[in-house]
Amino acid sequence: MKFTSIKGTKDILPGESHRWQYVEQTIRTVMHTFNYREIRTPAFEETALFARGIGELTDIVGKQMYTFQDRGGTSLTLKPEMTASVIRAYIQHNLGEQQPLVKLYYCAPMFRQERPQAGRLRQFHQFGAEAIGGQVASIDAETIALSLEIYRKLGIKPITLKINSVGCEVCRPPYKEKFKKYLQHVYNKLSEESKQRFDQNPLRILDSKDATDQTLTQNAPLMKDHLCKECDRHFAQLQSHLTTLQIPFIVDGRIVRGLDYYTKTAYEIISSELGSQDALAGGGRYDLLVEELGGKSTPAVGFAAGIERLLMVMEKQKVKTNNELMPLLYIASADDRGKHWALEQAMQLRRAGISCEVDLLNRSLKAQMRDADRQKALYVIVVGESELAQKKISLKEMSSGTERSISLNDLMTELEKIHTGI
RNA sequence: GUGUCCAUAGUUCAGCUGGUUAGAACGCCAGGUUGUGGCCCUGGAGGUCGAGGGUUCGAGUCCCUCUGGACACCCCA
Repeated sequence: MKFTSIKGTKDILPGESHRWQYVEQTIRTVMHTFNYREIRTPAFEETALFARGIGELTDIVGKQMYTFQDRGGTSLTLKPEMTASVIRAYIQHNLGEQQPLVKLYYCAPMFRQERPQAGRLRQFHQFGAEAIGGQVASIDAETIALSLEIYRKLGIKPITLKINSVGCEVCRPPYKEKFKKYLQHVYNKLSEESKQRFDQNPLRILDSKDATDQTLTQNAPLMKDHLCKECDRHFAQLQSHLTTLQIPFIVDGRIVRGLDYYTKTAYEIISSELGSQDALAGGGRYDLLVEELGGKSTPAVGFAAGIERLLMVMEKQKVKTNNELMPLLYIASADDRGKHWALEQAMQLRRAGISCEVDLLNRSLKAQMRDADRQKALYVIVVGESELAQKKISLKEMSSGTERSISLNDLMTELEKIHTGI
């Protein structure tokens, strides 16, 4: 094969694209009911935007982004996440000047340059929401409710919400020291990976998959128990809001975010149906990012969720989605006159919003019938000299095989009647 | 970046320790029914066995390299 889709990318073929449409439509509907408005940003940005937003020294920026130089020598990067782009647009267009709280959502492809694995492709799709301009915990609760509502509406069931607070620039640094001190005396027993983490991102040791690491950190101090007054109050309020909204949650002090700009709320939505990549959605508060990217200090909170993983769960749970739209009518033709008529009639029907198909391969009637069956057309008519002469056709319902004779002139109104009945 | 497994018709797969012309099912095309789908019957098309190199009288089968895929690690947006 000469050309194939490149590593880690996938074609979404007709057999499954309707599922995507269904999911996207549901996302848009729910986002609208929460009064989030869509934002679309370019597929790529200046590399520096993500480097600044995510952190220059992280692995993500160092080796996991799709980065390239354009002809002018500028370093560009295909967006690995939306938050940085959304905030960039928020600052660039002064959206905060128009209203104090800006609620935005998106649903778009993202890119990462990594070895693909289950639920993690190089081009993947995420939806998400960002609420920029408020520090009140009810906004955090709203974004959580929003993401859960989308899953509820889609009908996927056993999912777990885990929440945590990662503190702020006041309480996190001293906690971090305390945590490192705690681990210092067991340093040698840590896994090789965790020894690495100890210097780079020690808190990550908390969600290590290594069994020994897990035992070693069993009684380690957790951020949620060392929050400053403000963060502690915020976290308590969040929990109270979730309870009010009757949203079950688990406080999990081991949830860690990889990026420094996160503050206070951090949460994950997990599905046990997935493999090693089991997070359906993740989010949290990032009160420092807007300022970090050059705007004025503005609190914000949001989440991002993977669509591929969502579809995997729906597939596993055999969740019912919409059916693919099929043609209402297949016009089979018995001879040349019939073919001419079919082409012309199809055009009129299509203008009237009725989906129909005609024989475009000059095939035998039997082949046309087989095709109508395969295309899952609801109705079939066969047109030839005699029908046109008598101005009568028989309208055949494919599912039952029953036919009824109608006047040619009534075809359009008859089909419209059926069409509105579906 | 690391590790494990995998690669044969359109699809899912079979092909025993190397041995003639590489098979099946489903799908596709046509006919049985000269104007009616599904079920059935008959026939047909479709493969440089992922690519390149090596061992051998002989390689789909053994060895090496590469490419691609799956899963996991690292990382996690």
